[in-house]
Amino acid sequence: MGGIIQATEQEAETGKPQGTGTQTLLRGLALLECVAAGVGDVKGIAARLGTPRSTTHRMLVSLVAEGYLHHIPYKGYLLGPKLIQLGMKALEQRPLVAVARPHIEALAQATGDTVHLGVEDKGEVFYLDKIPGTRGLEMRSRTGQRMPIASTGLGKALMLGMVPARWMALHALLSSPDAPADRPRPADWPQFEKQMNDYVAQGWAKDLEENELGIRCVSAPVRDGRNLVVAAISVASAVPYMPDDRMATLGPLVRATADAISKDLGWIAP
Amino acid sequence: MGGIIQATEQEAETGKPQGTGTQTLLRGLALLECVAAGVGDVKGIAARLGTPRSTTHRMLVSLVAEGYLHHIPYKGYLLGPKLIQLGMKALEQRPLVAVARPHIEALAQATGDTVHLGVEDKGEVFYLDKIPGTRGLEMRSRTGQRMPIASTGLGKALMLGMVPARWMALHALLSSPDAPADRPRPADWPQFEKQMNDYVAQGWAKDLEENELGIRCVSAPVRDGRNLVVAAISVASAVPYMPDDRMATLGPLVRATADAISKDLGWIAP
DNA sequence: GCAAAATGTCCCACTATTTGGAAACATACG
DNA sequence: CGTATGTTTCCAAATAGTGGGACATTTTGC
Repeated sequence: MGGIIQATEQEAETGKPQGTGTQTLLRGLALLECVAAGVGDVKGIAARLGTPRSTTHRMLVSLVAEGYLHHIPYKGYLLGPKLIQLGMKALEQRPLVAVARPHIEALAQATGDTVHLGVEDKGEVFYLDKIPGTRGLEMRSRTGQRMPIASTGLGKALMLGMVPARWMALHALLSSPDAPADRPRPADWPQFEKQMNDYVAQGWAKDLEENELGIRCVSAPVRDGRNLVVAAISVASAVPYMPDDRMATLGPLVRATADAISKDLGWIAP
Repeated sequence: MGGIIQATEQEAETGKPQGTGTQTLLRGLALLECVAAGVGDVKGIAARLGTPRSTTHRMLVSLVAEGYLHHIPYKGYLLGPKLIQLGMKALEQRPLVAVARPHIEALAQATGDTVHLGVEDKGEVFYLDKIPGTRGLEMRSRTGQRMPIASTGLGKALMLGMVPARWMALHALLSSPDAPADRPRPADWPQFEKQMNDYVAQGWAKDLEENELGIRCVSAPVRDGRNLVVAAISVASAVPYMPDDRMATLGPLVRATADAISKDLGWIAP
């Protein structure tokens, strides 16, 4: 074997500096994500993971045996039922979802619009729950999805609990050149900061088509017993349903709902 | 009786006879299920998996780093956001057709009749798949075709998962004057409602030439991980092959097949 | 407040576990 | 009917994982 061995070639892409000590497990998880991304053929998976066919196949068999993957012989691999099961369980386990449910359901009914519940996770907004609106219009958002913080209503509500120093960093993320063009351009920093300060003062935030054209929303932060912002809720709808005066009316209502959830989490109003 | 086979002495418990060759991966997955079961403390997990603290902790760190677990220091571990993400992805990624195929093929072979798979789409039944019967008679139905919900076997199975309020609307569609005359007249509402309630009670539905003269069928709903009706299957044949007593026999069989598909979709029997 | 009990974190020599090349066989596709 | 891709098994080599232990940190019970 006189070849030059390209020992580790996986430090470039996603940046995984952690050389932890559970290679097989990590590879298996990467495999799951690979299938989640739509790569369902052995060859593609092997190529993407950088593992030989033999090794790849061994993991595939194990994952199928455990129900994490679904196998259609000579066709490909798909995410399996066990993942659906665990996903549902994960939602239940999070006390936040269970606690917030009745409140956001009431809010959805009162407003007729789509209501979201989300938390911050790794610098993004993570959608934990969604109650569809009754106006028949469809929203692209989905439970389990991720979105930028600084452009979404939920995200800005989360930012109300952060120090202004982080505002700038999060805002910069969206202004950077690698931000995809399919999203409306964010306001420039001075204006953005001014808006944020207004939101802090009133205790709720707005999203004026900054994440998706045609969609406006009103949001407010949820706090826990330590008075830290742990989540946010938002009411979203199409622009025609969200004129300025309605947003002004909705604001306090959304905030009241968020506060009610907060109280259920042990928060005490100052 | 001679020949008491004590094949393997440890496949009694969880039933994992396969000692495959991916120990670390399997352990990690077992760990996830352990947390899913509500065991969130290191000691408990280690005890349950039979791994030393050191090893357990190493896996926990990796799983947390990858987002499969959520960690609250000195409090415990919960299923993480990645699992929510993958679970949702699994739900949408699953092509019903592929999952249902083997089951409906088996059903077609067992009955000798035409088997259909369909979903609701825009207020109609949309045929996703069809296995032709072996009796030589041709059925007009085709994959990709649309039919009214309230007059087809598939449709009525789909209706088993709807609130009765929608039954009336769907029934009304067929009774309206603009319903073409090439279709048999539907039963009047009180009778229709009574039938539907019977179908709900037994878990499967019938179509007595209501969609096409001379064709009868037996159908049952397919549910997903959230216990929502996402599809339906039906066994259809010409009247001479479908006397009342055979339909009564077929009902439970069709329902069992539908349930088997449901389980593959993550559904758990109540 | 303090001490006991758990948990989080790191180290390292040993070896069981995983690796991956290869080759045979099955199935799909054109 | 041939080629490409997927499925399965084998096995020697060595890498990757193991688990015991020590120590820092935090919670909990008293």
